[in-house]
Amino acid sequence: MAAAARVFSEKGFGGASLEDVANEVGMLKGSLYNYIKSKEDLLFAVVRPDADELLMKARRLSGTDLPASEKLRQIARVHVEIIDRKLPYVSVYVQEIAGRGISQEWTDMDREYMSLIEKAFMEGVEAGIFADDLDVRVATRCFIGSLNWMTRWYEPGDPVRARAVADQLADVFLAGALARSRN
Amino acid sequence: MAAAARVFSEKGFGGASLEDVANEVGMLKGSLYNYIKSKEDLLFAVVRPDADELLMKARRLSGTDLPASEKLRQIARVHVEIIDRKLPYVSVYVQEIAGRGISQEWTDMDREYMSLIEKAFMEGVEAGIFADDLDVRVATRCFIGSLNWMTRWYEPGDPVRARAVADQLADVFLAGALARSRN
Amino acid sequence: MAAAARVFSEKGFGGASLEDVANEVGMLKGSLYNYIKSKEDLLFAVVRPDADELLMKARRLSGTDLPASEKLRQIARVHVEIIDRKLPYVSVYVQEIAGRGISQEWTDMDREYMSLIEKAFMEGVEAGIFADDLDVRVATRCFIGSLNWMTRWYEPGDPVRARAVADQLADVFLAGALARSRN
Amino acid sequence: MAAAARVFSEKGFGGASLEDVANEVGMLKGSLYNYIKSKEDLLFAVVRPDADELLMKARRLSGTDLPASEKLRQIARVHVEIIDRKLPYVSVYVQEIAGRGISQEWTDMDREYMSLIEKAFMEGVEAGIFADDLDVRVATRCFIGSLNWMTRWYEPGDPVRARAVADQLADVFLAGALARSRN
DNA sequence: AATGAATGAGCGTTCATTCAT
DNA sequence: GATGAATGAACGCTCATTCAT
Repeated sequence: MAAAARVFSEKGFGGASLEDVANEVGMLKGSLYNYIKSKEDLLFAVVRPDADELLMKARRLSGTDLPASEKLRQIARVHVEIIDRKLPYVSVYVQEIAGRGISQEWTDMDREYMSLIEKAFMEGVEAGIFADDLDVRVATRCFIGSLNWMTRWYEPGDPVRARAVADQLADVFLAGALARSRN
Repeated sequence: MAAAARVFSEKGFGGASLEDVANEVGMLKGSLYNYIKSKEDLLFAVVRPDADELLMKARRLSGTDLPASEKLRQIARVHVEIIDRKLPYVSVYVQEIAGRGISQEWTDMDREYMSLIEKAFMEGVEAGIFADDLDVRVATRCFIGSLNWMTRWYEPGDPVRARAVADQLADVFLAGALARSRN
Repeated sequence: MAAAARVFSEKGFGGASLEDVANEVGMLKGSLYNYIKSKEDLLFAVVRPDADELLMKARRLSGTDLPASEKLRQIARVHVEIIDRKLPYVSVYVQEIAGRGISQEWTDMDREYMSLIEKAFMEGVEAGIFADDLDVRVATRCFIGSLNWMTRWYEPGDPVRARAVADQLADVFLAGALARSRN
Repeated sequence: MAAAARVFSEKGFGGASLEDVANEVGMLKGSLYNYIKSKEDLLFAVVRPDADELLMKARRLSGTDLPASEKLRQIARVHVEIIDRKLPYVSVYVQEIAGRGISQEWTDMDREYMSLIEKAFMEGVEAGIFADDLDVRVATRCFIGSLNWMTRWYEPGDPVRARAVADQLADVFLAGALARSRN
């Protein structure tokens, strides 16, 4: 599983051969079929647990009565924390599955995750703590894009930094770059 | 070229065969070799002009003495405008080249574009118009991630909307979601 | 085509590899795909023309107003003549397709051929020239079985002998082994 | 054994995997090797007992002083009876072994069975009860072909019908289809 | 006697690439 | 400039067989 995640994230799902995966674990490609039913199967098996975990945590946060800004911050933390811990897995998800209409099931997961974030943005607007001319759809997609893009630059293995990055990301989306006139 | 962009963006570079491309343009795959030297060649040819254009426009804007916030807004506009006009090409770039270390040349382009944006953020901080605790590296990468992620959700063909989306994106990154206390 | 017929008839369709076929014609197995779409495709292409020919000739004979015994004799001649001329092709048909429910189309062909022969037997019974206690279904199937079994013992390449064998086969089915009391 | 017969007769020897066989009997393919030495071994084991039985019974009948026509009738009965009782086994024999030169041993069995029948035909001719222009070789092969072809159409499990079919088959080969002028 | 895991060879198929015409 | 045919390597997958447990 970990080998597959590594190989898929390096070469892409299409570009990686099962022989590559098998070599990583020191067996022949045919032997993999004692564990998987097909290459696609392996892809889904690699990617599903963390996708499930993230969605579940986001659901839980969404159900909370935290203020919108706090919800978004926490979601960012959770998301980055998974990236930090399981980067190859998440990379594979982002590159091979997210936003591609692979199957109804995956499309539904994608959409639900997005709509949880969108709801947080909307709650913020409705509560008056977010600007009322905020374009919620665009903000949501940029928020997610920023998180997913981390798979292309974040260097994992440092939970403290993960937390810091998540907070900075949240700061940008909440307060923006401009200096606040505090008076 | 356009055919290749379409095919590569739909099926991915690895997943598309030269026969697919040839079919799109009504010839046999062998005949493509009258125009290209290799499949990889074709990939670069598809992607280069718009990458060049975007980089050049960003360079020009960066050299301006516009305020940092305006530079970022304009870069966003230019970037989104190209996405709107050439989505398949940009998609291929984002999925197959950006942030993968394909070659020194492409890595350099990537890096330069990123550093132009990072410079704008830094100028803003130095000029005091951006918050002085802004994490410039993170902000830059999120900015770019948000733009690149648009290739996964933006529906092209509407320059007016492209402009609007770019502005909303810039608004988020500049002012954030929180309502400003205007006084 | 001829190479495939030879190889399939020697090793069986399942036991033969496309590499075997390719070797017979001096190319690599991949090159076969310039001519066929799949291995199954090749099987059908090998087998169809003669199957069609035999069915058409049988239809024509069936439509005639020859006496039943003559119809059967002529069908036997036509059938054996094709075996003599195209043994490998017919062998493949008999071993891989006949009576196996490969597809509706082939099942229909099989059934039609059989029913043409059955009809001849029935005509003979109705006309009173065949014994009225003849079991038409069994006779038909034995007739066809005898012809198809020839693919396992007949040595082709001698049209004169083919004709003789067909006549002897017809004699057996018409007059049987017993000596007629000629009076 | 029965499982193997079923599987081989359904999918063919080449098309069936040992895993198919193992599944039928509720174990894993590896475990089969506690009972067999190889896949081919299994094939022979499946097929041998009934082949032996049929040959032995045919030998015994051949040694009798029954008239030729009665010998043939009895052989047909025995043959069809085995088909009725053990269709999958016989199917495998007919499709995978009969008339293919698998090994000397099997070829010998085939040949002996055929020559027993041929001898009966010859006896009939010599005794003057069969037509003296009967082509014994062809008649023999058609007789066997008719019997073997039954594996493709006969529906087993009804000994009474088996007996009837055998008799009808014998009637065809002895008396033919033509109505006898009884006088 | 059975399991689960591994092997190694082979197969059907795809595809980038070449090249004579 | 295009075609059609060929190549050679790779790939996903299957399977008979082996073997330690």
